[in-house]
Amino acid sequence: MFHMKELPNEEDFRPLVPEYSSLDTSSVMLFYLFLQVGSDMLTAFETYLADHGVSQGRFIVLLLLLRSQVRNNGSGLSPSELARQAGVTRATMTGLMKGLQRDGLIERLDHDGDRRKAIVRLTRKGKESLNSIFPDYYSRIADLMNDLEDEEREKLSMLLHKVKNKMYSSK
Amino acid sequence: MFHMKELPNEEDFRPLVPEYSSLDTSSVMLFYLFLQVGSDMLTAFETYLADHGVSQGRFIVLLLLLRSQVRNNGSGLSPSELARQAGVTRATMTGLMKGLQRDGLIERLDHDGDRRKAIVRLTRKGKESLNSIFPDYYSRIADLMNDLEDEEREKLSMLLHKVKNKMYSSK
DNA sequence: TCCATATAATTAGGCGCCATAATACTTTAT
DNA sequence: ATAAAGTATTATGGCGCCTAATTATATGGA
Repeated sequence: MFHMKELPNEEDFRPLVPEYSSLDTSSVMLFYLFLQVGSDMLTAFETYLADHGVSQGRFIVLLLLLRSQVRNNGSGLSPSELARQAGVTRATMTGLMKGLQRDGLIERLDHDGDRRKAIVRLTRKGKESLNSIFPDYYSRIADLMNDLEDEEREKLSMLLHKVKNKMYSSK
Repeated sequence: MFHMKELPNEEDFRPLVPEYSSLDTSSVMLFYLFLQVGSDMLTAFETYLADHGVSQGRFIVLLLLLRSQVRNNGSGLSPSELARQAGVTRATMTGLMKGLQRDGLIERLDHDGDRRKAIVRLTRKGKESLNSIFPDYYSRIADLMNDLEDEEREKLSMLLHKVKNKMYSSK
């Protein structure tokens, strides 16, 4: 998590410019601004989710399960696939699921054809939990973006994709 | 930390739209895209920093100390002030400093006029550590933003500020 | 002058997230 | 039939963050 109450300004970088030829002040300021806004957004929503009894990690698992169930009529996902989609190791996913299962938000079934696998699904309680979160969650997001015109949203989306593509190509 | 390998698309939201009147698909997609790019950026730089032996949290402390020393000629900051600027509790800052001091990157002095306070400063080793990180760090950031024209950077900065302002005003 | 209050720093204890390594089991491919 | 690959779990540990309690110091009135 990135946090820095007051971002550095042009002057803060001035003494460093002669020292570091790779330092491009406008890039760095944009970078920090980006991280700051992203982090603050994340923190705000983490807090909101915590009030509803779920962490970010758990919430993402619930979202992935909901999507899977909406997409292909309730088939569910394996822990392995969940781990892949959530970008964590399987061991980490085991831990997340333990908590979700303890709280009754998900259920685990045996996979029919492959006995190595499990199938994870939202329980009724899990769906209800999402149902209780969503209205306000969506409304907060809508509020957040409310000041952006349609074309500004498209522009922002385009710029974000540009940075995203750069990231994946250069690593 | 937010992670979701494949972001939801328009279709994933379609079944939810009738159910949630507050759901504005374009807002939510933008929101997720934002968080995804921000998180991936953060993760990439966290990994880079870890290779240099510092965590994000520690790096920020080092940055804050450097800035303070450049700004007012080496006076240093109190742990309390560092905590405020870094947006963590004092207890958390104590922990961060314990590690930084163990590794010899910072030093703690007694405050002259107020014996409750300490003064934290970068050591030579701490400065050297930043020196070893910066060239490549700055160059990565410059690379990342390299595909953006000057006016695109300004536009992005403006849009980020718009979201940022919205965040602070509505909470 | 002394007390209440505020501030500074730390410690103790805990939670969440995440990782690696080791283990056990099942499936698959040759 | 056996080796290789995949699935899931446990054990262990690190990091960052929190709250609550403790200790020390400073300060502003009554």
